[in-house]
Amino acid sequence: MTLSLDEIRRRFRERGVRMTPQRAAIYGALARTANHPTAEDLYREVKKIHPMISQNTVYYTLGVLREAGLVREVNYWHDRSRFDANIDLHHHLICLGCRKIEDLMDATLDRLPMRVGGRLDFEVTGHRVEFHGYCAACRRRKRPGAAARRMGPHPSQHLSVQRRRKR
Amino acid sequence: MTLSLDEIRRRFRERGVRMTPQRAAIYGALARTANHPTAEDLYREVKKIHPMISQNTVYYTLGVLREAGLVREVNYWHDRSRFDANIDLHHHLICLGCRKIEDLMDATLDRLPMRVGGRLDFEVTGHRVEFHGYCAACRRRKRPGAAARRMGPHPSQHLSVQRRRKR
DNA sequence: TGATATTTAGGAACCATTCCTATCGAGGAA
DNA sequence: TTCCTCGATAGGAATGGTTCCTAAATATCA
Repeated sequence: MTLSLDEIRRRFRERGVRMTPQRAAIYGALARTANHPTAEDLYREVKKIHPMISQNTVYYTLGVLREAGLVREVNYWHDRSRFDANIDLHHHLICLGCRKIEDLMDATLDRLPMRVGGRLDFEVTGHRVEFHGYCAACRRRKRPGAAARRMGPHPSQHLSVQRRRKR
Repeated sequence: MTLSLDEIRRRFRERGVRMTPQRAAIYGALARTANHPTAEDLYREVKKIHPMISQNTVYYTLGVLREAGLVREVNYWHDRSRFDANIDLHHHLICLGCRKIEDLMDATLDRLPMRVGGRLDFEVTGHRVEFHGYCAACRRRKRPGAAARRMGPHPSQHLSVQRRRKR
């Protein structure tokens, strides 16, 4: 979903976040994609508009937005952090083939804490559900065996063209 | 649960894992604790018996045991990996106060994939459920302000990454 | 027992993220 | 509008868990 600059300004002000061109670009890029980009993905995307921006600024900004509740950070295993401008309660389907992260809305999953929390001497304030498996595209494709666990390079979507482990 | 050397040898053989004193010590130490130790925790523990062991060996061994299915690796946000000799299907309660990870056995949670997998064009091969909140000890104690604040206003929606402790 | 493939230990490398700091600029005050 | 001030930015260095490389040691099997 593409946000207007005014909408971004409004949300920032609402949460007491100072507005800068870099921040608007970072948050705008994040809100524009359905993927769950990494900090580096966002860095590369924003660099098209702000060639001098530093990775540091991206990290710092994402931290600020996270603390302000405008952004969710999604950590998946050993992979680097991924970010999400969708702050509504939802869960994730994680493809072991292409490592795509799809959103999953499910009211039943949202209600899990009440059942579990009442049963144990543990006060539940939040929870996270992840399903691992193979997305539609990867199901059609040949099943990658150990590759999934190794987390090798993967064909990525729109925002990201990434290489980890470049040896 | 303390395992005899023979029991360890049996399990290793069963899974085709070569037996060495270092490996037995690592796996034994992991099976002996209900905590979910990091590689470094295990390194320090095993060093008492094998003073010359290297961190590398611990990492390598944990990798071998993981691939063999004798050990589960539990990645919690950006924290370092934690390991678990309990390979039965179970989930985790993560205390935001003391960072302790408790095991949670729950047949209902185990059955989640069938419902979700049937509903979507996504083949579920595994899943993970984490509950975040406060353990018994931390509930009695004063609610840890700093940690909670670091988590932001809505822990259930955007649990912050806990960075490693300072030097 | 000997052959050989695996494992070990040590050190170097990797790399996402954080830290440090001089300069810049957003936004409130006047 | 103009100034001021404090937070933001950019660049570079540092951090630290993890992985890679390699020679030497050793478990396993014929």
